Amino acid sequence: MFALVDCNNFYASCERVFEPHLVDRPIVVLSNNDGCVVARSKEAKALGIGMGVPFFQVRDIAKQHGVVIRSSNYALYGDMSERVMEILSDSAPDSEIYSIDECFLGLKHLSPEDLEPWCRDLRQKVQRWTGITVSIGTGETKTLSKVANRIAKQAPYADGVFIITPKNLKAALAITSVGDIWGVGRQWAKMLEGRDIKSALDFFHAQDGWVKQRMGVVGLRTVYELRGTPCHDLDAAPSAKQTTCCSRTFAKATSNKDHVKEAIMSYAERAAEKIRNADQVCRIIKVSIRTDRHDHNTAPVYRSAHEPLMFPTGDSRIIVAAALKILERIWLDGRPYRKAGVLLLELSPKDNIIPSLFDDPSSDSNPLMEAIDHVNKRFGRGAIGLGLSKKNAKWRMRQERLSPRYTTRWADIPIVRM
DNA sequence: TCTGGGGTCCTAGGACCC
DNA sequence: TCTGGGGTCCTAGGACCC
Repeated sequence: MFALVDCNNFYASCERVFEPHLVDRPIVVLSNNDGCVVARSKEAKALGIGMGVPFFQVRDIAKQHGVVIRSSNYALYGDMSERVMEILSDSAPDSEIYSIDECFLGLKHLSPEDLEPWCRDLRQKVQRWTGITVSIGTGETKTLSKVANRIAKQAPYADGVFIITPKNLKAALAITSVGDIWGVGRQWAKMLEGRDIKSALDFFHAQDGWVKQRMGVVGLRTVYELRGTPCHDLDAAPSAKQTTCCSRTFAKATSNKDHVKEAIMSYAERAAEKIRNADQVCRIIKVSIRTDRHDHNTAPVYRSAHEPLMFPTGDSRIIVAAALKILERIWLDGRPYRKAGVLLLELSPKDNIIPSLFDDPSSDSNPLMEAIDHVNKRFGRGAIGLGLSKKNAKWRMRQERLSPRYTTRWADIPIVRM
């Protein structure tokens, strides 16, 4: 038996934990650059504010109804997530953290009749200890636990917990749209609906051969999972990343090469920091720059190139230098660039590096990088770095409504007055 | 004025090998 | 007249997830 625990309106809920006066008020959290809506409280959903819509399209509605707007505060959400996940993994024999706000649990230790009371207890515990409300769904496969979770969240009678049993399975699938199934995205939903496969139950009854032909083994696995045959195991120790990326949209388009250079430097440095944090090194660096996809007045430009390093490294200096070299190759003058990114590929564990004949022994820069990482951990990201980091540079993203980092920054810790 | 960021997996097709 | 069979590796593109 699998459970999926999902935090309700996670980012919006995190904002509320430290600002209780926001409870019952509509809240919207925006993506980087304050661009799109990425989280909504239930009051904001009720106003018809959609997920992922560009904020400017709902600005008027938001203003009219006094919606509270926040820039995304990943320092806060990441820390709150860790608190929730710790409780969850301590509560079940097996667990897999699936995303910042979701966790699968393996529940083979529970008998069918214990399932629901156990879930209700867990839900209460998380609520009490962190202030975050979760919904819990269970089923015989991960996909079914996802289906159950939706019902737990949406159906008033479920009150946050829903257990799929052999008895209620078909009813549960019948009230789930095919596009709401885990693993069925927009394209496939459209294709399936065109074939009159509209609910999860319709999909349950689809012909294996046809599914395989149209959707490959991925689609077939999803159907099997709906039927109760597990195809996805719990992955307790997710494997190391294969790629790591840092990319950002600029607050405003720029054709100023120095600005783009600065941006690339800081993204490369951030990406390098990420892989060092995972005890990894990279062998290939890719840099890309592009114009605004939404601006139809200028010709779209997307330029990218990659380059192998002489030997794998996690050293910011080498990675930044390589990234800047690639930028020189792809740069075209006079284009309004809006987004840039640095991608690190062919990651491998740092300890496994086999030094090549030509490695420079002095290239062992770990002590320096360790010192940098240490300082930044203690004094905050960006406290120390390469070159001149211009904190208020024009390319830097917009975050006009950022809440304090209540749990990760000394200066932002809430003050209690007695 | 204004539209995010970071990943994974699978497949098809081409180059190349014997 | 007429041109094999079997395999690997790499890449780009397309689907998906949050």
